Amino acid sequence: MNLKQLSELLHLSQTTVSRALNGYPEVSEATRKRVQAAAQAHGYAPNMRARSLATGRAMSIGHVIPVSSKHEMVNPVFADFIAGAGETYSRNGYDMVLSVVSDDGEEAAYRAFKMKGSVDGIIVHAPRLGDPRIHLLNEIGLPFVVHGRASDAQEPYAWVDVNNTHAFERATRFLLDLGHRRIALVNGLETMDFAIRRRHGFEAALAERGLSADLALISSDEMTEAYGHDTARALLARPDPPTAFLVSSMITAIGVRRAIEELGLVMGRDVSVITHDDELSYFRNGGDTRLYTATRSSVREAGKRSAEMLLDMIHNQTGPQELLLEAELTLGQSTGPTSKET
Amino acid sequence: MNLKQLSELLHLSQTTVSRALNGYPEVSEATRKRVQAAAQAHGYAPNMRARSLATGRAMSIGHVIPVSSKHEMVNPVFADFIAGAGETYSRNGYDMVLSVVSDDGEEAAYRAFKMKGSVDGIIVHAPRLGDPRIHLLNEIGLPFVVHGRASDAQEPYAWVDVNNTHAFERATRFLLDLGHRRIALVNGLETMDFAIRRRHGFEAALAERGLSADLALISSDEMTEAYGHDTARALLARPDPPTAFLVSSMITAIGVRRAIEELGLVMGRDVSVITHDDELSYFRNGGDTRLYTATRSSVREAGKRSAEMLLDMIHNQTGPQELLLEAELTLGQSTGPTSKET
DNA sequence: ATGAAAGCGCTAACAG
DNA sequence: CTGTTAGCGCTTTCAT
Repeated sequence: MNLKQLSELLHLSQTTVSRALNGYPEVSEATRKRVQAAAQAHGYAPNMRARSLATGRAMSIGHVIPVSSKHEMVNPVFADFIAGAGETYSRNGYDMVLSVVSDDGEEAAYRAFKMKGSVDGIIVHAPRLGDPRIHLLNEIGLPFVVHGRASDAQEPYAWVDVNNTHAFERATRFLLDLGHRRIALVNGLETMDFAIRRRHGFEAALAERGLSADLALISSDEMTEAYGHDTARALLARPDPPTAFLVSSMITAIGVRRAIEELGLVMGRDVSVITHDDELSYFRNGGDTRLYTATRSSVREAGKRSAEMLLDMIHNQTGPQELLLEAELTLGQSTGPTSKET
Repeated sequence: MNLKQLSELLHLSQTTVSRALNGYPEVSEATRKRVQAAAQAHGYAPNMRARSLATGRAMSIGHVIPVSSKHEMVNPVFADFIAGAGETYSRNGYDMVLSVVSDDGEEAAYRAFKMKGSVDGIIVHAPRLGDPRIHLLNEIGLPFVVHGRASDAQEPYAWVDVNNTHAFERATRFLLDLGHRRIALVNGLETMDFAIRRRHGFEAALAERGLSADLALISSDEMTEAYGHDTARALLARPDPPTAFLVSSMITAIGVRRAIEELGLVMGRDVSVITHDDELSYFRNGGDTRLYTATRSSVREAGKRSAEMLLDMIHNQTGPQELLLEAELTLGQSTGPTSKET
């Protein structure tokens, strides 16, 4: 059923039917009711392709997902973000278009989005330091929101980010309060913006107490499980091993934990592990192991807010906005009730 | 830059330019070269909306992601599937459209896809027993491929599935070979088709040895971590606790493992855990703990094959096809090199 | 308050 | 080989 058929059925012009359905004021309430009823009855819905062509609005938002062999971008974090954003899109009648491309095809993917006219805006994921994409998108002229930040960007851009600095500062402070003095930071690749911020937070908390970070205890790499395992093994073999690990990713923390187990050490007694990106209490243990979570719900919230910001930019032609969200943390004893620190 | 402008620039008709770009044979190689060069130079790409409207092909595939408060459909498995499918789409010039909807909005989402004309086909996720969606989609008349099966479906439909029965049969056999006799099956909700198949595989392996499943050791629920933890705690508190757990989900297995730790038991000595949906050796331990993985790469492969099948159906008007993939398993000692059993 | 007609950018008969 | 002419289904002036 299309507009023409519907209008013939009603003995009205396409124009009137269109206006009635789209809430234009100049149509009489009587006909509007009649039209709406008929549309409902016949299951009519406007063809989005045609509407897009006529209006110039694509009614969809693009996400580019780079997926390489080494770098596992398609991770749980991303899934949560998508869930948050997706709901916002649905509610506003937008579609979400995913473009999964290999590393090198990323720029082409953004350009394609523009040229093909298939999206009204774009969400940029996992910004790096000096990320070329923000310049690219400004040049392309498609509204976009970055999930995260590129600290050294030369031009203004819209972003939504979780306060990584603060989150890691608090986590470190928490470990210090427990008496830990040798804390290892198992960080993500420091080409990623968030990793740098996390390190800053870590260092800031130490500095606060007059301590300085032991470089030997700081590592940074692609956040795989093997990386966590090997790093922890190496650190625990030192004459002065760390008594606590602050780990940037859930997956990596699993590796750290495996290493600890392999050495016959007891989590929470011999060594503590705190991780980010984790709501599922993956690391809850017996004893006094502490847990720390910057929750998946935070990521989902970020997705929602990013989507809202982008739609706002598109609808109101507003300039770049910025939004810093505080991570929802949980710090405390795992055996007892956990304390929400917000 | 659009077709008209480009054609005027070249002093050719839109038709010729279109034909040249789309590889129609009736255009001379000379003009084709000229056109392609110009298109390249001016960064011309056809507007997909217009093309879709003209051809009737949307050049995109829809995925409906139901996301409820209780049921965490947006899981790692899904992310891997998307990665596999997405690459296939990209390579064929298709877009992937995600529709994130709340539980009850699922049917409406499928109908909307059809009516809005925004997709050429649909991938159906997480089929349940007696899933109403396969009938719905047949009625709607949009090509679709189901990832998984709905065993009791009354009508033919296309599907791609991993051989869950066989996978769990092998895993169970493996545990039996190790001498285990009291094996717990911590299964997913048995409204889900795959969960039923897994149980069948489990039971078949037991039957093979003249054993029958102890109903007290079989559980089935939403695959959360808490479910795994609570179930394991309860089972291990029995006078005759299981010596091994076969767990349907990575997340749930984390809970099982936590329970084991809480009781001061040693993984691999006192009790073994084997899980599905896991490639990251989450459960690799010291000692002789066994590990079993139906890998994430299998899921990704399923995504790829589903996409290929769907595109084939769309292009060649072929009827429903069926494809059963064997899961890539890894069974063995975790300390030594793991043996790939394929 | 309603309708006629033009046009969004492209493809696809149908001519030559 | 190339061009002319209709649409695809919808929105949007411009009339009435």
